[in-house]
Amino acid sequence: MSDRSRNSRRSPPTIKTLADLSGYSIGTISKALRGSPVVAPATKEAILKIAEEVGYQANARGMALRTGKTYQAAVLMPVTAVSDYEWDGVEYTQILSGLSQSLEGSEYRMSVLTIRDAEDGLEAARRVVDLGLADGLIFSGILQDDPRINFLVDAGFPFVSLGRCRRELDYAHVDVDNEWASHAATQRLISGGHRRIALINPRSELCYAADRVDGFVRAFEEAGLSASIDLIVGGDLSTRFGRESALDLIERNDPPTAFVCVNESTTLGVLSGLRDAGMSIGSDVDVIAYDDINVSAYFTPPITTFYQPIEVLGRTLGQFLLKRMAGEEPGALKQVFRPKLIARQSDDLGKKQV
Amino acid sequence: MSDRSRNSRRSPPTIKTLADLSGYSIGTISKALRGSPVVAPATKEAILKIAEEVGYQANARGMALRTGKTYQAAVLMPVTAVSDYEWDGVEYTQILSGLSQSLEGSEYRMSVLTIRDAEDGLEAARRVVDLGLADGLIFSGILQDDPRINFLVDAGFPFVSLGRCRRELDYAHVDVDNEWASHAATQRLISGGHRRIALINPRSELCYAADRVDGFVRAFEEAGLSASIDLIVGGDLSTRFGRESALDLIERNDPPTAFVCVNESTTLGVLSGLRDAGMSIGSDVDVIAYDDINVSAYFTPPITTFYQPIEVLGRTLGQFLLKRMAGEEPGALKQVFRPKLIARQSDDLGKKQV
DNA sequence: AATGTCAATAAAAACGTTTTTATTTTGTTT
DNA sequence: AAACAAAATAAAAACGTTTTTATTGACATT
Repeated sequence: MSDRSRNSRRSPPTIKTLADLSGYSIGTISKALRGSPVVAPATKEAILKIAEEVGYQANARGMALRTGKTYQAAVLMPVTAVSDYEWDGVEYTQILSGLSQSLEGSEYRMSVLTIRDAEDGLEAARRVVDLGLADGLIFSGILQDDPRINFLVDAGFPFVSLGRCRRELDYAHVDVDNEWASHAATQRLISGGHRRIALINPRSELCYAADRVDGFVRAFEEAGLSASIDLIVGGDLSTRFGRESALDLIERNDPPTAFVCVNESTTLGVLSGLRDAGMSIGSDVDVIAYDDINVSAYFTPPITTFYQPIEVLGRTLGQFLLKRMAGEEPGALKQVFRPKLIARQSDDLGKKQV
Repeated sequence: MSDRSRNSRRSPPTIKTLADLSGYSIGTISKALRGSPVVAPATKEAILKIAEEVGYQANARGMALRTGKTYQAAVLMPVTAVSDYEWDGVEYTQILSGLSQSLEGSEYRMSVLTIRDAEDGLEAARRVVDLGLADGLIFSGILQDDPRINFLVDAGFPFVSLGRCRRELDYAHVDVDNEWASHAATQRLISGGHRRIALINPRSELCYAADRVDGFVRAFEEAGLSASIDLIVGGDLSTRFGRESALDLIERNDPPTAFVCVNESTTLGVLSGLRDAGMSIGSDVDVIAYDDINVSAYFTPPITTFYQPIEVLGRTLGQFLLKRMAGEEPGALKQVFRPKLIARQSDDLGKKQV
């Protein structure tokens, strides 16, 4: 009974091993393991027992070749186009974390492809589909007319986007209600007496940039005022951009008295700029930011934010993707989250509000 | 000549397709594509031409099954153990970004496994090795005696760690010279007249926590002073931890007059705490932080930091891993980076220093 | 002219599955 | 008791590669 006599000690057990051990054929083993109803209950039980004993784990490569599936969910992660390693507040870690939570129980693993922009993302998506690199796709940074969504809908490939495009297409997505949040923030400032409000926005191709503009304008319209659209700026989401925008805006003829920022990194920049311009936030200027990682509480001064934990979005993305990969139609796989207002001392509007 | 006459239009070309088209056998095709020297130059050329024409791309699953390789590099990404979605400043996005840059030209892709801690990471590492989920592994958050390193060295599995353990083992790694940076920061503050210096550290099991303590103590010793080791605190890297530590320390009998922080998120918390305690940073207290994503410049006040772009670490990790996966010994694959001092107004020590 | 060597290629086997098709066994019906 | 159906399992084929082994033909050697 040498070490390699029965089945070699070194290499992990395969279906073949189980067949030898149990006396059943490999086909029957496979069916038993997959829980096929054609195999007799007693047989299935015996096979599962042996599999358990020898610690059998299906070989992913064998399965992949046979089924054509990869058991991988791919994520397109934008590598920050911002130079000099500036913080741009895009917390992909949280997305990945939430996603992996949803994938945990399943047989799917997570692979990450880095992309530079949506166009580059289209390339990546094509590779994923053509080469079968993954069974499903997750991505964000959706444009108003997004090439990836167009391509994937057309190809019938399972995906869930973080964000919506403006075309009337049926696809699974998760999003933040940016129009609503922008409206709410702007309204807050308007009812606090502000008339000249700046909107620090992402690049205008991004769909949610437009959503925020919509909400911003609507708030003015509802108050019977004309919106300060000349104070809308768009750019990368870096702290530097926030700072430079603030410094620029404050120099203008009819400068803003309040700011609505897109996220925490730009907010930090705006605060830095206002401070250096000698403004005191909260008296001279109000800032309302969208909050990503709950850090605004520690700014100087603490900032009123609309808070939406990204991890929750990530979890939902994962749940939806699993369903899509299981063949479910996108119809019901759509969810838009409303961030929660967290009022802090950066504005004094709380008491005047409902 | 129907649509599916020659080779079905729909499914991508395989080696078989090329064999039919070229008249050579599939074995020869395979060798030609891999650049084997046994195939005649003219033959190889002809085959490559056809492959190019039909847009042949090797099927990863077929290769994987046959070779046992996955062409995947796995990354163990810690999912923040910090509750309530606090920022902990662990910029894994940057690591992934740098890593993917290095992997770009290669045939390797990147897969991400989330883990809760080093022990959980050991589980993941076992899965990767036993199930052949990847051909190489990257991870960080190294403990003084790290179970993952022990296991992988023993298993002879290719990996590169971000950080070093304290055991004398031969393994590829990339690290920041934390002892040096901590020493330099502490020395700066000492020569600025500070004697009671706080050290905001990560959890003490982490190896680099010990490194920082070492450098901290050495700076005091070299100045002939006794180190303020009672002012060393360790915890998660959240902003909240920084804030609470600062508030706690400042209340003590013999409070610190300066802070050395582990990263930007804790620094932000320390600043927040000090502000609320009524201290003015730069006059009452100095803060020196290690900088991860270059955001300290925008704090109130701007903070002096030791700056090391994480993306560069990620790139190096990738380069080393490729070499390890190609069979290279770990001997030469070790690099320790010294972060760069960026003096800002949070301390007034610049002029007194060399 | 028979033999051996080498280069080039073909053929076959293998990787570990799943799925389709074939075979055996058992039980039921007439 | 023969014929058939159903259930259970076995056998074979297939997925797309790489690698090992076999075959062919050309050429050099004796």
